[in-house]
Amino acid sequence: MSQFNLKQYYAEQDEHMNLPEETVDEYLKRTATFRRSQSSDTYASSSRIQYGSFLRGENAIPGAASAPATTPLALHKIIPPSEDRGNASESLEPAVQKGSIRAITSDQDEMPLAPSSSIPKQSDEGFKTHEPSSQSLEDIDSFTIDLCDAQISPSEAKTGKRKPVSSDARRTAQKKRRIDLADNPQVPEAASATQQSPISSFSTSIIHSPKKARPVKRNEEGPPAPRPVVPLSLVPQVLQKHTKPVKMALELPTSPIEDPSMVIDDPPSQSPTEKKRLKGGPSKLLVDMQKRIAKFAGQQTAKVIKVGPKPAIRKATRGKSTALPAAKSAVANISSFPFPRAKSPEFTSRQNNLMPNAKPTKGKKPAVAQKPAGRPSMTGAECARKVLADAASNVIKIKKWRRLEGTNILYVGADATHATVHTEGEMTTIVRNGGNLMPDFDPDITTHIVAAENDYKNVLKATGLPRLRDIPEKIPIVTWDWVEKVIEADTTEEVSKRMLETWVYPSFICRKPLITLTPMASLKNRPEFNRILKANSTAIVSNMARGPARPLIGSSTSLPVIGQVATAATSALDNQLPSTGHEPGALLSPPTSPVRPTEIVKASSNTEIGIQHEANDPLAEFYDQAREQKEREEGWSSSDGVDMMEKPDTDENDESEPEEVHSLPPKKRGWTCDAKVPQAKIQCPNQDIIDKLDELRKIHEAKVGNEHRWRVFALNKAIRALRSHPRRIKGFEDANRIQGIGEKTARKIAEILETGGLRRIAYENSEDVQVNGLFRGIYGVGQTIALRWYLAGCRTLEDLKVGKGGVKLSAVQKIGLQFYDDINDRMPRAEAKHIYDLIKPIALSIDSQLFIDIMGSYRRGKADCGDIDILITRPTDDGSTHRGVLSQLLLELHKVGIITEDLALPDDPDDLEATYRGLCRPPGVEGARRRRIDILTVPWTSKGAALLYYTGDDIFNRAMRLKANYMGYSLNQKGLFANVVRDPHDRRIKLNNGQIVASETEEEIFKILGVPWQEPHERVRG
DNA sequence: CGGCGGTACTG
DNA sequence: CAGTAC
DNA sequence: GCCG
Repeated sequence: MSQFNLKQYYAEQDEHMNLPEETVDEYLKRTATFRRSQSSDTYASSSRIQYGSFLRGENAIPGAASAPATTPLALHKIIPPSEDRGNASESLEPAVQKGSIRAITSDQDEMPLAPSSSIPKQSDEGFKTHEPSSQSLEDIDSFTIDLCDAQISPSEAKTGKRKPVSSDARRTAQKKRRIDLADNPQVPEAASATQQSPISSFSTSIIHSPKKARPVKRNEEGPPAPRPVVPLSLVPQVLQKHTKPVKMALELPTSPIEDPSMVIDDPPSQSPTEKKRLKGGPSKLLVDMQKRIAKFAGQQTAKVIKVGPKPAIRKATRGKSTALPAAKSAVANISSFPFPRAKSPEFTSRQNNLMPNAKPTKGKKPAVAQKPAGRPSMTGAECARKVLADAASNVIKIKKWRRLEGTNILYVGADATHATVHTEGEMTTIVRNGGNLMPDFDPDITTHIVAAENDYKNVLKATGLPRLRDIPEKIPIVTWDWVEKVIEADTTEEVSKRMLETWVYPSFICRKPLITLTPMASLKNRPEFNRILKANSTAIVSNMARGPARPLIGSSTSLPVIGQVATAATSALDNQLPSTGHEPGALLSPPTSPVRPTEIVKASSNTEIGIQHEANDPLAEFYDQAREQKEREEGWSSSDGVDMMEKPDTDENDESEPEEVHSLPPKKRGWTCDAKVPQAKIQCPNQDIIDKLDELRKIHEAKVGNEHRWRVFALNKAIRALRSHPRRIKGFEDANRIQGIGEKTARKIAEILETGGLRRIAYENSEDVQVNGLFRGIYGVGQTIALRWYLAGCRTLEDLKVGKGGVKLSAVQKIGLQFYDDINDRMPRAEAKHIYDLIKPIALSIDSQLFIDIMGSYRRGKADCGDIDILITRPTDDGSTHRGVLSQLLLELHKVGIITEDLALPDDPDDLEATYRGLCRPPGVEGARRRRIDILTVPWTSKGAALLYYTGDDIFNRAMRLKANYMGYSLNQKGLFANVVRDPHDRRIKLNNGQIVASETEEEIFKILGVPWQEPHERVRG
């Protein structure tokens, strides 16, 4: 692919970016010293949760100083916090790091805010030079455009209106807006509002910080008495951190939000009605409930039957916009899932000798053949054929000493679709040394795969397999270094030895230890190999004994595996058809779907050692894809922080790597490092890159608009990929090779590598980003609202409270603001249990037949829970249902003070299926914090599906759904359905809901899907 | 070039 | 219908 | 912004 040239890249950018006056050369010089010496922790990323602590002034906002210290824009805003920092680290260290929003307002006059002046100006200039054809221009512009839109009219920025517009039209619209802006450079609201912003508001909000301490007492009836403001620094640090709520009685009020002197609880500043609503409490609920009950009273009978029609109607009216995409994507996945290890008979039958008869027929493997035909240049396979043909026709001369004789090498070039000269060169080298090139992958014949380090992407492309794991372990995947070592050897002994040392040059570190165990059959009959093998085997074995066995590939699923082997599980898959007796696949799987259950069985059983993993975990097939999908979501659900899993720490000792193997992170990938928040960071060799990308991600995250949304999506994916990349990325090519990292991101990575930073991050004013993140921490506030408030001049939570700039909060947002920290923090498991134990008897007292259970992360056994999910249903065998129970329960819970605020009431509380969201706390515990609680009811018939669904985890759910889809079912929180008929024109559209097959119990669903039963705590895949 | 999950509640 | 949460 |  294209070489990366930083200077050129900058030059391009300069045309469009209104960068500080500095030439590229100057910039490069300036950043030259920057390099990697810039420790990554300076740029530690901040999650949204941390804004809370930022508010508290507890810790610096990591990432606040996203700009390199040299960037004029951001830097001079940063003022080291002084006395108000409750942190133990009183030293002034990284002033930049400690920078905070607070400082921003102090300097407003000379530091115009992004939207008010600098950006509009920039975009104005951008417009003059704007050419739609310039990709990079578009990138840069998009940073500013949305902001401009929003400034002019936030409502105009609504994405929905733009969506249908063609991109050309959109550009025109953008231009127009920019013209408007240029003509009329008004940003009145924001500017003036900003000016009004008193400096003090920042410091106040920092000084009083939630969670630092709590009101001495919260009186439920009537407003609490005002409390004195206590500077944060006076609050003992100990109390600030791991204080359990129950023990908090004596803590001081510090939260500006919870501080009674603040607006929300402050009687004078709020209208009585408003206040009443905020206080929540039974009266309001009662009114609401009664209203709703009344509203639905007459419809209940009709409602019961609504099951199918409701969604259908929605879909019909909404058209494609909502409901559809998911279904389609599932379908797409099915049809594009390459059939594992499909064979081309031609290759299977061929012997593993040279094949100078060249030009095998076009019989590509299905997966490869599926790719769009008619590529201009040579594919890897074609290139291989050409080289083979050249060898056959003596264009390439084969050396006398064929050091690679006996090997069948699948060479994977950097680009599977366009073989480069380089590729051809190396292929030629292989052939010249007597190696046999495999144009196509055949698991039975191929002895080696040569691929660049971690070039996951192309290896999968070349093999046509869905996952690395599908490549039999007996086939080592090595880097080119291996080939070189072998062909450089100058004795037969040496050749043989090096030939076996494939583990020294692994392309994928995770496969390494297993590789040499089963030397390629084709080599076994060469005596020298046997000799050496014997000599080596002890070493290998002992080596392996010292090191923990690694999971095969990517999938980090080494959780306790539940019985059953492939055959059993998959036969279940074959035989346990729904009780309806239909064969769902026949009806449902798209005609294009190459995957049938039986084929899966065959596929996995014809590998010798491999797949063992899968054998034990029938869902293994689906995890990777499920994970993929999850990544997509991360773009939306703003970083929930690391969902640390308390999982079996499988690797106790790691000191065992042989030294030749490049110094690699001894850990297996992923989770181990995620588990411990404090020390985790430094593990990843590319952490600095990740941090930078993460900053960029946050910038995008803070902006409104679809483009940003998808960039966030992509960046998330890239970051994830990077995180599990075991080695240091060396450059553009290196990066671009990784699945999920494309041209653009690779360029950015290259820039980071070369300069230590990203100009874009430095350039973007981060204030809006910071504030945006802060605001989005409020329950009920998303990007749009956050931006709107920002543009109204709000910068702190306190600004919001006083309604600065005329902002108005919805009832839910007020609650979200009031309990900012409570809602954002997780609770200890014990607290969830405590609350649940209070609720359960109350529910049972309403109806002793109720089934009630707690789901979510609690049910999975996590040590801390973000919220409490309670499921309620009731068996119907006695002719009665749980109808009405929810209303009653809620009233009751309000009455006893467990539920304190409502966030969302069910549409129809007496529907058998209803959802309630609110806040709760253990009553009578002083200083107890509010916790998020969701209570949902489902019809008895959906119990299993609901449990399954709401227990998760995400990845596990997706895997289940995926498998269900493969089998022709459809699984959702309501049940497992068969015979779903889809619109032939648009398979996303379900024409009916199918027949419910199972859902009363989880076991049932597991069974039908052929998944061995797993306890909730075993369903942790993330 | 089109896709990127699907749904319910709020205002 | 847009915005948000799960 | 990446992928098929």
